[in-house]
Amino acid sequence: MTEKQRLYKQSLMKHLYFKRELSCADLSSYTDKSLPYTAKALAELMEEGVVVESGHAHSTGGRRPQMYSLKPDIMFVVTVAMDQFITHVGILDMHNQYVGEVEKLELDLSDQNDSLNQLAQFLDGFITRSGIPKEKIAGIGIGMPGFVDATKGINYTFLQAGNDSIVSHIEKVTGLPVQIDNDSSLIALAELRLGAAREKKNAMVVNIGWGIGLGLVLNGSLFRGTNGFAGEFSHIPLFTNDKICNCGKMGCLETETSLLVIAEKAISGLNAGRASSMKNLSHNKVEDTFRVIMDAANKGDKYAVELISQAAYNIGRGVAILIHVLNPEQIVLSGRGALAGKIWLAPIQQALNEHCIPRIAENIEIMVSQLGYEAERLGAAALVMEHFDNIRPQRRSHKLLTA
Amino acid sequence: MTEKQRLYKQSLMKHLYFKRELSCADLSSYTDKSLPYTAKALAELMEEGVVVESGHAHSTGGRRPQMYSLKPDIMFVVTVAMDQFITHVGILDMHNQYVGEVEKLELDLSDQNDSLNQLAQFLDGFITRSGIPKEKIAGIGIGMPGFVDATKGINYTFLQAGNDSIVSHIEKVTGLPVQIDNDSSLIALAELRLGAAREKKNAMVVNIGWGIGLGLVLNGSLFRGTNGFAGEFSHIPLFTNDKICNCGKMGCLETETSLLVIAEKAISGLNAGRASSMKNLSHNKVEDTFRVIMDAANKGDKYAVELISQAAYNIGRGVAILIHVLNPEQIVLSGRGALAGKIWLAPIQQALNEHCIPRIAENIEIMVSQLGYEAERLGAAALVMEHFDNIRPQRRSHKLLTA
DNA sequence: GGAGTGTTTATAAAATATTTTAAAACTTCT
DNA sequence: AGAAGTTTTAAAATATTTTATAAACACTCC
Repeated sequence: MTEKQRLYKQSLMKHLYFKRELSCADLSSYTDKSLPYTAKALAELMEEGVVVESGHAHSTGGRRPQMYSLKPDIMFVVTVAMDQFITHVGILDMHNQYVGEVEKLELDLSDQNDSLNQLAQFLDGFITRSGIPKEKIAGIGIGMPGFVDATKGINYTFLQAGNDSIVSHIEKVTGLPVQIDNDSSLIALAELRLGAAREKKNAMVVNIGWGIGLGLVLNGSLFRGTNGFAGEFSHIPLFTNDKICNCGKMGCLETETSLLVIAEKAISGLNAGRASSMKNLSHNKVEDTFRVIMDAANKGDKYAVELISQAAYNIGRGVAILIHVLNPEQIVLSGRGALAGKIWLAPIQQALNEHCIPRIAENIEIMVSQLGYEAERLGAAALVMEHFDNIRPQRRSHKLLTA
Repeated sequence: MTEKQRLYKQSLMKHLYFKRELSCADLSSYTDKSLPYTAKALAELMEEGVVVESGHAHSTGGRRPQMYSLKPDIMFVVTVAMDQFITHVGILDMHNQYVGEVEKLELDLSDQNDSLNQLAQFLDGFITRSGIPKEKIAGIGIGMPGFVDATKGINYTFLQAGNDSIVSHIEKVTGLPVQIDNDSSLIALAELRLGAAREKKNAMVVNIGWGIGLGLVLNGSLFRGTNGFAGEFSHIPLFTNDKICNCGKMGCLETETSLLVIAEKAISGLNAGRASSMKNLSHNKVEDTFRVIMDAANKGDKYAVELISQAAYNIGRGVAILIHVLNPEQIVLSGRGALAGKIWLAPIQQALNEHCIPRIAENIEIMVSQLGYEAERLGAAALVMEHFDNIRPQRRSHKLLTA
C-alpha cells in the first residue's frame, strides 16, 4: 500500500468518524474521488477490520445504499479540556463514546511552576490506567484558554514551557501525537463537525464564559488567522468606558459583558440596596455566584434578568459587527453562559435589530448550543481527527491500519 | 483533449496571467501536479501559440529554469469600474496592458430608469469599436459600489434589473461571460493577485472613499461571506453618536470617517471661523472639496491635517477590531483617500497602539496601496481570470484554446 | 582556473492511480 | 409488470506520478 492510498483511507476514516455512518456514494462525493475507487478502498478497510457494514439506508428512489461506519474500538482519542483551575481528561472511541471515566485534575494554569510537566505526567498515567495500548490511540487533543498558537503548539498566556513547546513536551512524555488549540476554537470545531453548525459554511460560535470567546467557521472550516489568534472577541475596543480590562486596555467588550463583570455588578448592586431574591453572593466563589444569578434569572428575578440582558445586549453589539464584516449564516451561543439558554437570546436579537442592516441580518439563524459542557471535549477529540488525514506518518503508530 | 486536461491548461494560463512569468517547476508546485505532467501541458500550450518562452531566470544553485509567459494578445479582458456617477471601461491584454483607450460613461447609478440597459449597450458598442473579435475576449469584469451578491449577479443597492440579474442581462446583450463584485472586494483582489498582498495569506484592504469599504483576504483568497456581503465595514456600529447614517442606523463607522463627513466638517468648521488655508469649499462638489482638503493637508495646513487625523484614528479603531477578530498579517490602505498616502498612516497606527493587544498587532504590516486608481480596474480583470479555470465551458468560445 | 560536489531543471520510459464505461442488481413509482 | 432511478461491480481506458538519467549551473577546494 502506498502513502497516497493510506492517506486516502485515513481521509475516509475521518469522514466516517465525523458523520458516523456513510454510504460509498457519500464518501465518494465528500472526497471527490470516483465511486469505484472509493469502493475499492472501502473494501480494503473492511478487510482490515477498520470499517463495518451498518445496515442499509432509506432509498432515495433507487437501490438502497449499503452504509458503513467505523468499528468503534479500532482507535481512541484522548480529550483534554482545561480551564483556569480544573482539567478534564477522557478517552473517546470512534463513536464519540467515553471509554472509562472522565478524570479531573486540579491544575492552576496561572501557576507558572511545574504545571506543564504535571499535566504531561498525569496524561501518561491516565492512558496507562485506561489499559488501552498506545498504538490504538490516535492522539491527544487539548483545549485551553489563552493566546494559543496552534501551529507552534504554544500558549502565550499559560503553561510556559521554557524553550520547548507544550505540544512537543507532551509528545515526548507520552509518545503520542498532540494537538492544542484555544477553547473557543474547539467549541466552534465541535459545533461545525458534530453540532449545530454541521453543513454550514459560515458560522460564528460565541463562547460566553469568564471572557467572551469566539470561534470562526469560514468557508466550511475553522478559521484561525495568521498566528492562530483569530477570535479574540473579548478584547475588541467597543466601549468608551474607563474600565481597565485585565489585558491592560480600556473599553474592551469583556469589561461590560463577561460573567465576572455580571457577578461583580450583582454584588455591588445588592450592596447598594437593589431589590432581588439573590442572596449571599461572594467575590471569592464566582462560579457559585454566577450559578445563583442564573437560577434567579431563570425564575424571573427582575434584577438578575436585567444584569444578564445588559451584558447580552452588548454582546449583541459585538455580534452585529461580526455580521457586517463576515456575513455569516448562523450565530451559535455556547459556553457556561449559554447553559442558561434563552435569556441571552432576546437581548442579542434586539441589538442585532438595532445595529444591523436588515438585508445582511435577515436570514441569520441565532441559536443556543445543544452540546453544553461536552462541546470543548468533543472539540478536542475533533481536533485530533481533523488532522488525521494529513498527520506526519512518523508520528503515528504503524499498527493502526494493519491491526 | 479531454475536459480535464483543458481545465488544467486553463489553470496554468491563470497562473501565468497573475504571475506574468513562471518556470515549469513553479507551475508544477502551484498546481500540485508533477513536473513531467505540467511540462507536457506546457508544451501543448506552446504548440497552440498560447504560451511563449521568455528567457531564463537566475539559477538558485542549479540549472537555470526556462521561463514561460502568456502571449499577450491571445486573449483579452474587459474591465468595468463604476462609481456612483462615472463608469470607466477598458480592455486589458494578458500582460495587463490597456488595448486602446479607457472610455468614460456618465451613468448615474441611483437613477433607477434604464441605466442597466444603457451600460449593456455601451459595453457591446465599446467591444465592437475596439475591433477585437468576441471570441478573443475571456469575459467582462465589473466592479460597483453597493450590496452586491456576486453569486446571483445582483446589486441590491443599484442597477435593479427587474426579474433578470445584472450579470445575465449583460451576458445576453454582449454574448460574453460576465462577473460582478463589490468595488472594495475587487480592490482587495487586485492587491492579492497583483499588488501589496501577493503571497499573503490574511490581509485586510481598507477602501477609503465616500464610504469605508473593506476587502478581506483570508486563507489566501478573497472572502465574500454567505451572500457576498462580507466587508460591510462602513456600517459597523462603533459610535454612540446620534448621527443618522444613510443606511438608516446610528453610530456607523461611516458617520465619523468617510470623505463626505470630512468635507462637511471642514465646511462647517470654516464657517465657524476656524483658521485654515482652505477656501471656497462647497457642498455640491464634494470631489473638488475633498481634493482641496487633501492638498491643504499635504502642505501642512493644521486644520486639514486635524480633520483627516480624526477620521483616520476612528478608522484605526475599526481596524483594531478586525485585527482582534481575524488576526491578519497585513493592512492595506487603498481607494481615493489613500492617494494622500501617509497622512492616514500615523493616526491609524496610533489607534492600533492604543486598542490592540500588543502580541496580536506586533507583526502586522500597515501600508498604503501602490495601485491607486488602477486597483479597481485590475481587480475587475482579475475577477474574470480568477474564474477562468472553472468557468462553465459553454460560456466560453471554443476558439480561445485552439486559435 | 579547472575538477569535484551538490542542486536544480528537463525529458523519456515505466509503473501506478484514477476515472470512465458498461452492465448488473436492487428499489421505487406508476 | 415495466420504466426510471440508484447503487454496486468488473473491465477498459486514461491520467498522473514515479523513477531514472541527462543536462545545466553554482560553489568550494585545491
